[in-house]
Amino acid sequence: MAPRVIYWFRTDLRLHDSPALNAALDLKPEVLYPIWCWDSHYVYRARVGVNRWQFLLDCQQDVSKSISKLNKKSKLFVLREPAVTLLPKLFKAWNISHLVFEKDTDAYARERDAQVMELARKAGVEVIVKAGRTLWDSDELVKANDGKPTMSMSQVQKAAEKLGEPDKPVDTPKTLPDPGDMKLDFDQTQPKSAPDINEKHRDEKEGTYSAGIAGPNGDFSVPTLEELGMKPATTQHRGGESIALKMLDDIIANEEYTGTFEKPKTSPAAFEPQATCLTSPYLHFGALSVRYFYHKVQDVVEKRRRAKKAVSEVPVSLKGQLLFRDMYFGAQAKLGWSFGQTYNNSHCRFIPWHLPSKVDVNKKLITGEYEVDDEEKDIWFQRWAHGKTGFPWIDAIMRQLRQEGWIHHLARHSVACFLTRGGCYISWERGAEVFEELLIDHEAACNIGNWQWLSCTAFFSQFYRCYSPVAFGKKWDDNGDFIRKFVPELKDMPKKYIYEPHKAPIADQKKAGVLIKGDGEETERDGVAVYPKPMFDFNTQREICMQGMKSAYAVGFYGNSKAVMDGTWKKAFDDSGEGPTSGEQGGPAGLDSFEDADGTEELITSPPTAKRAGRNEGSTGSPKSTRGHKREHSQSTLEGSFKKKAR
DNA sequence: AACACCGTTGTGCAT
DNA sequence: GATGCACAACGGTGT
Repeated sequence: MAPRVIYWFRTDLRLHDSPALNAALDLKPEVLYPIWCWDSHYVYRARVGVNRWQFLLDCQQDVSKSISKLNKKSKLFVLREPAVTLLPKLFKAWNISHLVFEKDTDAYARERDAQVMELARKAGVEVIVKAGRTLWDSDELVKANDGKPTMSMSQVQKAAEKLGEPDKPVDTPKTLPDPGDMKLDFDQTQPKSAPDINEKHRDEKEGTYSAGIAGPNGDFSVPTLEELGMKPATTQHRGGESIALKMLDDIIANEEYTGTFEKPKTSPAAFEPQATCLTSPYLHFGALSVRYFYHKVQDVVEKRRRAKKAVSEVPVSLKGQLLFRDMYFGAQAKLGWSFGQTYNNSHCRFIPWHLPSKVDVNKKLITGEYEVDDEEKDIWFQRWAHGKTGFPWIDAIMRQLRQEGWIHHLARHSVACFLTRGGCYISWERGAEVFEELLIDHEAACNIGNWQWLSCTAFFSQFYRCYSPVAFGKKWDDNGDFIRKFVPELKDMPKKYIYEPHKAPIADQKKAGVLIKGDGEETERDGVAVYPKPMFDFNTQREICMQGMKSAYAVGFYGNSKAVMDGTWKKAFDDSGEGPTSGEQGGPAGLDSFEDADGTEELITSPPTAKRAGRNEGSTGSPKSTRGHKREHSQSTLEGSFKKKAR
């Protein structure tokens, strides 16, 4: 019998350089079904804001069109049911012989795919999996690194040396087989919708499952944001393989840019156009092949080398950027779920951050909620997340993130340092969650890795190198054009005060049409714009954080240290120091025994779920002020702690 | 074993 | 404006 193949698209929404798709075609199938299984984890459990949804739908639409160009009977058939329940029914209904997909090493995807592979085995369906999401198969990279997670660039380079150059791109298919008939002689299994972590993004009820497996028109079309019950996207960035390939052509055509790219020399304040090439969201959804990108870049670099022209080198070069991506994938591939949290993470330093994750000690996983050890810190967190800290550079970045879904890498550094070790002393896990929700290029491995990097809990440790929310921005954008764009209430503030508007005399404030007062709740008074005062004195907080980091490093716990695992870590920290260091409950080893509210099991076991303990659920609302707060679980004040430490 | 050197992307001041 | 240094000092790697 000629093979009857399901090609399962996931984060590989492209036709070019797809080893997995080509492997499916190499089977010379009688029929090939290009399908997408509508995943409830992505709809309800992962943090996905409107902008990344839009980007995904763009990518799906585009690849569907490209498939139809090769065979007008075919397209991307979107089936509205999760893979684990749907695929076994399809195997039968469509008389499938082979299932083919691209390898995914994300912790969640590994569990899902293991279940799918077991179900395929039981159904007598052969499974073919090909790596194509990274330069090297992440498991092979780990193996070449003595079986250890790749935690530094030098380790990646050494391991890569053993593996040789990444595979050359494979050809784009010129034809595609017909799909078979789309018989659905079975019922849809509707996934559990609660808890719905993305509820705050919805105007209407989520409705992608309610119209049945084939959707409202019965044609397996790509869903819309309206069907998801979501407001329109606010980003101008659009997804799809077609755009990605054109972008890459433009990058490569500029040989000097490609050959001499140095990341630290690109400006985080540049917009329209931004200073870096913005290929990351396309890499995330697989609309752009990373290996194709790599070899295109290397061709240019080699050509320039032969011509004795200047070229940049790893790690600052474009190749270096792609190597970092593989590094984070390698770390995640080895560490699994624990990579995404402090608790039980063998390679993440333990710091007694504020707003630590709650932990289910039985599953050894964070629950998705966090402990509010100090009400003031939760307010700081909300103000940070909504761009109302009173530090214009930080607020401009956070507003660009919320509006456009993409910010420059150094901008990410600046706000991440500010939230964690260089300002608020709040857990990197809180920041990672906000980025997960808002970034169109959110890649779990890279996001988690970079948050650990910036918080000096893994990959990087020089915590005394601290970004200033004033000086760092000024270095790139003395006039504050970036602030004027994204914090428009400050657009007429004199250059002298644009990074520190609270220092502007009232007369200058009035002239600029903005009053600097309050805590971010008030945005206007008597027709005049209001911008908040800084939520703390930066130099004071910086010093508190430095001392906190120094003592936490001296204690030397990691996420899997016994004292962290059993909650006794508090004994090792001074109650007068920074962070939640007293009380019986709370903290990353808060020993929160977590159970599903209704006691039912998820289809996929134990992804960190969607509940959150924070007071401010709204993504667009303004943070609420709580005056006269008190520290709930700690006995000392910030000021007291600072004074004591400073002696 | 002890030590030097390096690490994608700090700040603030002096020269 | 460019460059160099102190700041106070991290872990990994290599000699």
